[in-house]
Amino acid sequence: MQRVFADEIDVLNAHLKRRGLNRSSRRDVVVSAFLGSNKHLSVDDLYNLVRRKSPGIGRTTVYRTLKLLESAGLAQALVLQGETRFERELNRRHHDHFICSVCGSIFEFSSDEIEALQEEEARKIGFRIEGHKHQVYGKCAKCAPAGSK
Amino acid sequence: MQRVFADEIDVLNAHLKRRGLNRSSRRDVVVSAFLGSNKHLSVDDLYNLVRRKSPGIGRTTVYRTLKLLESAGLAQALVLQGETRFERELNRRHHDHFICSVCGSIFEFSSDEIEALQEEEARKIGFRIEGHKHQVYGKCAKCAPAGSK
DNA sequence: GTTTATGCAAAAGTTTTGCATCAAG
DNA sequence: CTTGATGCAAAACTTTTGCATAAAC
Repeated sequence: MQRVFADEIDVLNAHLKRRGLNRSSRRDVVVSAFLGSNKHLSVDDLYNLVRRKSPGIGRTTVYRTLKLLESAGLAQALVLQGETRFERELNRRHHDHFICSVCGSIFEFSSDEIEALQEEEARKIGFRIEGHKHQVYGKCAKCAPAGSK
Repeated sequence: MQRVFADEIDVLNAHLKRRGLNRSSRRDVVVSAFLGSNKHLSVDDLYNLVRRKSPGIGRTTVYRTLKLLESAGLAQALVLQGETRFERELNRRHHDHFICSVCGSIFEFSSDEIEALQEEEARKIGFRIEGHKHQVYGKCAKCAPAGSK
């Protein structure tokens, strides 16, 4: 696997060792394809990517590998407009998403102030935050009719 | 139907009229059960509620009625921990959710400051916001081990 | 009476699982 | 060798749809 994702590979290997699991050539292909794409991939997106490299791989392996990546903290599942998609998780600044309801484009944003306010709200009720998913729907600059309010 | 939900009923009736649809006794039962519960209901929760009132109602009608309520702006679907749930939407201040990963409890919160910051981020990229879903996962006061950091 | 609403069963879509086989250590 | 990984097919779930019948207007 590419050295580019050294951090991720280390985390994954540690996770595998901890659980007594092995690496395998096919698993590596799925992992590389996932890490190498910085997009928000559906299972089928990833399946198609992976098949270009290694046509024998089954959908099941893609599902299983994504579960593995999730449990290792390397992938996060999002449900965007009814469709499950996965994005990279490790070492990424926490971020939220703008999703265009017309063209489906996804834009990421992050705001420390929003995070802080959220923490404050949590403190009020004694809630301990572990993660969050924040999706904003609307129209992107390209799809919003110009001049309309 | 109960007069308590007069606003909602008006909106629903207008929506039905606009689309040339009718009311029906069974539809009314589903709508009342939904409006009368301020919880975040799964399809099955609502189905079970409704069956207590009117055992002949099928799951299909519950699905169809929820779609109808969504399109009328009376219900909103959320995916919480992989499960689709519906909550009331009309005349409700916009709010977000804390979800306890242990007991599943849902706590609502809202913050004008967060909304404003979000608007600001959107403005930066010319995004026009139409709605958002903001879910915060973690442990509620009851489930978080006391004293732990 | 005509059109819409409904229940049932079947279909469609997505994700998981059982199992025999292959690969990894 | 022993255990884990994989593909396939089947199962499990969730949601939608076709169709004949009942209810609304």
